[in-house]
Amino acid sequence: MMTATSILPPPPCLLYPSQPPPFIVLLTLSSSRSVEESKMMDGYKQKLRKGLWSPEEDEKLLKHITNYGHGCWSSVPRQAGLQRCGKSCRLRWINYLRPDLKRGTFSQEEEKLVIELHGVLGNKWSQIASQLPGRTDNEIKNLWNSSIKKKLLQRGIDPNTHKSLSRLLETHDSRTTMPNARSNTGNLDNLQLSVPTSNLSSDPLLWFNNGPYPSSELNVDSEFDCSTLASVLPSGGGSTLMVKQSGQTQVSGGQYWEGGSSSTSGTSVNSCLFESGIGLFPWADMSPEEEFIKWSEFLDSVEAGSTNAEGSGGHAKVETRDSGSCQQQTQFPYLSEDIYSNHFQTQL
DNA sequence: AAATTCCGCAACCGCGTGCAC
DNA sequence: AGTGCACGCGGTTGCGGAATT
Repeated sequence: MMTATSILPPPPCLLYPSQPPPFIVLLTLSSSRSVEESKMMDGYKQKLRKGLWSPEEDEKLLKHITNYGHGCWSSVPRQAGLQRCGKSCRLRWINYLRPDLKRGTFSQEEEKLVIELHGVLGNKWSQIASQLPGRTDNEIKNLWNSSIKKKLLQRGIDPNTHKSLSRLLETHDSRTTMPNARSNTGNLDNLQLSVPTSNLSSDPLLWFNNGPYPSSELNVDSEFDCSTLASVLPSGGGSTLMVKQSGQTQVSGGQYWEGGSSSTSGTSVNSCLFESGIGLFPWADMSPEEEFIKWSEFLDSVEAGSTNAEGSGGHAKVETRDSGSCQQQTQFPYLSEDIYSNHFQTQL
């Protein structure tokens, strides 16, 4: 006789605690029911279990559905001899007992797909799950809330909109002007600094999050417009920031960021400027460089396959100039939600 | 080693939708 | 058209192990 536990992967210890908590709910039926109706129920008062499922319950449910299918979920618990509500049985089947479930940790590819699909579909977990065989909406939702969300935030990406946050600075003063997340136009005209630029470190790397950074200085997100960066850079002393945007070199010397040309869709010109090149944003256990390589492989492939030159993005690169020489450190396509949005809209 | 905090995950809850009557 | 029921979905909760203090 096949049991639930014999055909399933070893369950997390969470699932079957040594002392399953038999949280019993006393369901009192409405007094307006007729006696006949009441008799049709299994007793006038029915005890319904809640909480974690025991192996025995799993086995009963699995056996019942294997033999008869689930049919009407509300009748499943009675037919299967379970003291659960139909809803609970349905959930248990969908999220755990279904034989086609993959389980286990999500692969990089799966995570990537979830992010991309979320960018298109939003919190439509069931629709996202339908694109990932063997994964449930609950599983994906949990992954999103516990892991992916944080990773995106670390990278300065708003997990809700998939656009750059670029909220500028937090100061000690709660009166600080806090612009909302920048729209995806790269326009930071309305941003204002409430800290005198003279207070800023001459090292712009210290301004960005994932500290340690001087708390009195800027705490901004990874995506940050070059022009704004230039405008707030302390002048004089040591290196000078050179902003090269849309092919226009302005200054030379010091550190030098270059933004590739933007798409007509308004994708942020300077996305990723501070991601890969500087490497402040770790992704799981993988180094930013490693992660970026994988991430960019997908974007590259999409970009290459795109027949639409507009919106296909460009490249951003981080270079350092040292004593007149110009060394390119990194070159990478900037992250564009437009790319994968377009891609998946055509796929779906 | 004990206490506390953090975090992942399974399960519950409430709401919206579709359908039958 | 109104009502009730079943189902499915997304948000939230709470448990328990892991990590930290």
